[in-house]
Amino acid sequence: MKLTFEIEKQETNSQARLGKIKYKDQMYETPMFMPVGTQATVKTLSPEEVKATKAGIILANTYHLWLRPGDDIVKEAGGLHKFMNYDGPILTDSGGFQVFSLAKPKDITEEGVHFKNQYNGDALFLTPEKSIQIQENLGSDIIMSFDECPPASASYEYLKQSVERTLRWAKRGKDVFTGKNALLFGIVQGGAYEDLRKMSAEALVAMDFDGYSIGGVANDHESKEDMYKAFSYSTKYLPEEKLRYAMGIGEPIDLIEGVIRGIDLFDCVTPTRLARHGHAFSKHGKINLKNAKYKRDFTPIDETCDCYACKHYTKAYIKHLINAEETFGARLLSIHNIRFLVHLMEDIRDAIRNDNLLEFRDTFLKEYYGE
RNA sequence: GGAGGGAUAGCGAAGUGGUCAAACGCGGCAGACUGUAAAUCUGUUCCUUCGGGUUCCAUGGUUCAAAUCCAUGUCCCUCCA
Repeated sequence: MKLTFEIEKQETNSQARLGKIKYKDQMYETPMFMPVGTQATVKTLSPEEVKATKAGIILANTYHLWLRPGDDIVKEAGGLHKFMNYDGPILTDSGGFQVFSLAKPKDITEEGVHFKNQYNGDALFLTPEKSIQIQENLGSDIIMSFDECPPASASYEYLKQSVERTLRWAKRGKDVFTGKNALLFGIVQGGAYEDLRKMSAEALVAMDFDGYSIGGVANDHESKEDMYKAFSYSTKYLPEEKLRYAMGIGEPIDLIEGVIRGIDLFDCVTPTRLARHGHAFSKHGKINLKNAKYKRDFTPIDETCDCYACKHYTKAYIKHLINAEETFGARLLSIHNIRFLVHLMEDIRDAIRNDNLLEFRDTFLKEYYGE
């Protein structure tokens, strides 16, 4: 029932690894990109459409589902898989990101985090224990420890005390985790500071989690250099045989650089959010279909893309749908954008097989960013 | 035939003597978006050689000053016959 992970190959020129996740009778390859379905749905898409992009694991969110409809209701429904009709693996975020996006510094205490229910104003209190229990109620396959996700550019002093508290939270969460049907991941924090990432990673490894996440990245317009340092300084102190997951990473080049630094899993709202905002990934960079120049462009977003949107529809048509605020436009672009990132991961895996990931990166940079 | 009301930038709509090139909304054009408070948010939208120039149905007038007041005309709406 529990998902398992196995490394198949280590790339010779980088930290990149090729791996296999087994789940029920299904097999998924890593490195992998995971689409986000915060509210138990990948926005605008049916589970069949998500699967057609060849995405494997999807995300859902503890905080959002706790508030609505309530983890008790999801549990009563038979768990998230049954509730949302998705039989692939589901990873749940712990609500840690909401500590970053919703809570104010004064709301964060040693015991847990105070939130205000966005729907009815009620006072809410989320703790490390509560987060794990909610995720178990949801029936998640990969559970995240409850962490504080501080801005990447927070001061060293702040990051240090935050990392230490997040470690205490990780321990508390692990203590109540039943370990029955899911994996539990610890989350490495510490900004771009090697000593903090090291402390965080080593302490988590000592607690022996099933996998390790890298958090606190790409959340404060920090430099790419800092982001990649956070990757390197984290994976450097993590065990080879366990899954490593960079939370919230979805910019194409960041996926490649992450894999190069030994990361296996990535998730991001980018493909679906950009889709709803009218943007599409393409071989030659991101394009904005709202732009007037696509009004009479009767070619697909990408001639070589095998997704449903590219096989059947033109830029002009999708542009029309986006301009007319027809939901089908957002749906087609979500399908395309997810497929684009999933396909990028397929190419990355091929490059690892051929031991030429670094060349692949350089070629990609030229084609996508024109660098 | 009579009595009222109205005409403002691409559209809708504020403004009723100076601080008005004219609020706001829509539409248009562009930008942002990385563990989703995001189908959201931001900028821009008369012309310009950035000095300025030409606007608020039209024409004439009052005034130092008019989108705003007066006269006439044109068109639109409502009511009465």
